Amino acid sequence: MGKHERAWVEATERLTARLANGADPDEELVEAGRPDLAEALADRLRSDFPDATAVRHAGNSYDSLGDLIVETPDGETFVEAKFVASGGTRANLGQDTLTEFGLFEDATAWSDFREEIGFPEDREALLREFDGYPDDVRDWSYKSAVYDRAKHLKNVLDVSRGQNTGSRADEVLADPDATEKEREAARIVNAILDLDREEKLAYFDHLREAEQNPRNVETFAHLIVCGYHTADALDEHFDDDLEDIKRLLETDSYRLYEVNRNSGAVSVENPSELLAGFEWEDTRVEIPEDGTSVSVVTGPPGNRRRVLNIAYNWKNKFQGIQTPSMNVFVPEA
DNA sequence: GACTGGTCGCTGTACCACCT
DNA sequence: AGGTGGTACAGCGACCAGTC
Repeated sequence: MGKHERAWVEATERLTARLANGADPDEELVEAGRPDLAEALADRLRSDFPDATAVRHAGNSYDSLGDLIVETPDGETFVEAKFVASGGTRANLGQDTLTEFGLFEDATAWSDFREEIGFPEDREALLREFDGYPDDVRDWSYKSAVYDRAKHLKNVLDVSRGQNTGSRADEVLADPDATEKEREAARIVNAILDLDREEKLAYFDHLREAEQNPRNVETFAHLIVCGYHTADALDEHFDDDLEDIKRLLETDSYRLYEVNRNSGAVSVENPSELLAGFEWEDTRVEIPEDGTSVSVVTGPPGNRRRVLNIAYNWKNKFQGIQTPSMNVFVPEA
């Protein structure tokens, strides 16, 4: 997955730039990408920016907003292109972003919290309960000792691509023909998933007790919605005066273009207009009693609105194993 | 050179509201 | 009650920079 999906997306982005410039489509890009989607987006850009002088692919540099840059005599518009089947993730953030950027005062970072409650030791104990790991799993002195063993458990369970590991474990446990080895793997996987969920709920209890910094919550929401997704991009602006940031976002000319992968339909959003639609009053992070995601909400009691949902989860392998991360979603209006 | 943590853009699916 | 369309969000592998 991963790299493979990115490759066609990038080819489609590059193709869009070529087509929007009126250049001949590059055969390699046509092969690698989705020319139909590139054409739909290029057509839309040409009609939205009739006086465009050029469309550039922003490349993979993370210091630029968006994927494509439309040049007009008045300046540049940064275009974030998303080729989506449905919904869509707005951003992925590092696991400790909310505490690092001071949305909470004196709260423990997620990574530190896990250490403090002994999550790694509990997880190791569970992984050790399985007999019969292959000889090449690494020694416990390596962090990847965990990844190797988790990978092996997934192999034993025969989890298919895209399949939820937990549901596969349940399937195995419900299958009368499953071997004792498979059952053992399923039991351990489920125990780790439970442990991880407990750990997240405990962390949310901790966050709920912490004071919040409304200015930082509001700043965070503005920058994320307007395309400043990476730690570096956030860093660059975070300490500026909030009113300056709002002015920056209004003048940024950042647009989000979504191309539906099935229909080729193109829709466009101006994120700074979305933000201008909220009453920025009593802005805070709302932390549910049960659930693994938090929300940024704003507005007076009669008109509370969700600005962002932020899910705490782990990438790679399954929950609790490899790469803790936060996924950000902008709820539909 | 091996390993790690952080970050990237994106997918799959359970669930829910709505319709018949 | 069953079907369906949309959404929330849990989850994916790859890449890369930093460290030792």
